[in-house]
Amino acid sequence: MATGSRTVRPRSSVWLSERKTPRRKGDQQPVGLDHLKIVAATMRLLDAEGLAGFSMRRLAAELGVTAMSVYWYVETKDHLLELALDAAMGEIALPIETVRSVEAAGPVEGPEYTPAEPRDWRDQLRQVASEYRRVLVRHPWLAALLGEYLNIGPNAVVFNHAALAVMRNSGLPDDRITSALALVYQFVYGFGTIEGRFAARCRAAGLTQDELYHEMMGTVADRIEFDEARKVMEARGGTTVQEMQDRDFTFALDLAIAGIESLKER
Amino acid sequence: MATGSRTVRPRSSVWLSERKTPRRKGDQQPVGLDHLKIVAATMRLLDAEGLAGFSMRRLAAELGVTAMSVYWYVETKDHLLELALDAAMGEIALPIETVRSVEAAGPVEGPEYTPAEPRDWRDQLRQVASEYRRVLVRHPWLAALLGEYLNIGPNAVVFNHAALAVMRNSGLPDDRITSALALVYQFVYGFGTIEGRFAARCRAAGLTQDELYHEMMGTVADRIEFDEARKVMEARGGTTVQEMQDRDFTFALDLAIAGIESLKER
DNA sequence: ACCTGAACACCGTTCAAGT
DNA sequence: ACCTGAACACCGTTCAAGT
Repeated sequence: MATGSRTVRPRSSVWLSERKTPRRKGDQQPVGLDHLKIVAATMRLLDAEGLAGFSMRRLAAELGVTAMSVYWYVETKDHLLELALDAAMGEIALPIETVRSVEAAGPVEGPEYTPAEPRDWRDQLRQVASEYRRVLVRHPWLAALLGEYLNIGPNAVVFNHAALAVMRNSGLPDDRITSALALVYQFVYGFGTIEGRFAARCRAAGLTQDELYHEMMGTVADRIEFDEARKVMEARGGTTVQEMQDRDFTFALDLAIAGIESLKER
Repeated sequence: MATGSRTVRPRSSVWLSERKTPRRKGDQQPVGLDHLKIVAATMRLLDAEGLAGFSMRRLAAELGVTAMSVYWYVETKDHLLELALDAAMGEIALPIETVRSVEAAGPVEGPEYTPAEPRDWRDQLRQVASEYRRVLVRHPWLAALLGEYLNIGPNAVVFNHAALAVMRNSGLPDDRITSALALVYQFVYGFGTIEGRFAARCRAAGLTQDELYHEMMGTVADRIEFDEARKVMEARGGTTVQEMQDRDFTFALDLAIAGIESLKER
């Protein structure tokens, strides 16, 4: 109230604005940069230093170039991060039959397909969910960007389409589909987020997951309120952190699937 | 690789370090600031301007004080945000019997209790979940902070304890509890996150939720791949955005509960 | 067409100094 | 005990200029 208020930046999406660099005419690459190289370096830097450690100036240094060069290819930092976001979404391997109809509408770059193609909707759901989880963990910055931007890039569109296609095979009535999608993918999002953050924390501290886990349990163990919580933590079984996480993830998905199965005949 | 790499800041939690200001001796407030006032102003600013618009300098201006004064009460910006995070967690109203055992261990400031006290675990779960959702939407910055910090403040501890207490009444075996908790609360987290972001976007643009929704559908409607998606979007019913969101949320919770009910007798 | 350098308006935080 | 001012090392981005 006191000082002049700053309006929240409008932040139009990359996907809703003109490409900044017009498509190259011939094959002759000029010398230095290009879109692909910039996005790749961005992702490498994000993986290594995290979102907070990323800056346009750091990126330029990484590319061996002056701070402002990148701006010839990319309008703003936000747009660049949106490109990285969609590139990460492209790493999610999808069952091929779920993306065919989309691909027919135009070529899509990026997504990998798994060799084994499950037919049952439950297995397809498990595949898409665990692929999404895998990518969230591999790129711990992805979750924050998903919360920040619209996520309407080409790869995101393919992903959403695939998720929808799988859920439509569940037998759930149409008016329940969005709910079921929300339950499953918001769960995976949250789960992958904290799993990825924990993994990043371990890398930063130079500890294994199990080491950091026990250390955290130690600093917190003297709090009386955690007695009951610890009982449950211990009951969940698994000797390593990774095993516990896998069990939790798998069974949570089973719960969701069981819920869908039990409510689909109404 | 090129330039000297910056290590990721260690970032110790507020809750794991000494209080910066020793407790006041008598009643005589000095003149200016104090912890409560600072955190309250922080939350007000975060609500109004968003996380990206918040800075220590803005906060100081809001408090009518120089930029560095706040640092006498708070170690870093991170610590301050952690305090705001836990204060927000304290706004989640919990069924009173779920927090009694925690309160016995020591006084807890903040949490409100609802007058109606549901006995059935499903209703308790619905209450805790929708309260969590409500707070996430009211404070759109909360989700980002939950992803950033450890969330082990006193109010967070009470919340986790309550969530656990409710789930233990579900009849699920102990080794499934953490999974079920993850499914439900990660879902609510994700759902509340995007709902809150959408609401904030509306406020920033000066539009109602329905206006912005239709505008977004418009800019995106010309994409061929969205045909199938739109069919499902329309099927979910509800005339307003709020109704659609409420329906989606309610039924997704029903799915989770049905899954728990159906898997608890194994 | 592509890249640079200087400059602007911001950050979080340190540190010596005031009262 | 509390608050200030100047300073440091950073940001994202603009803009005029180079080739």
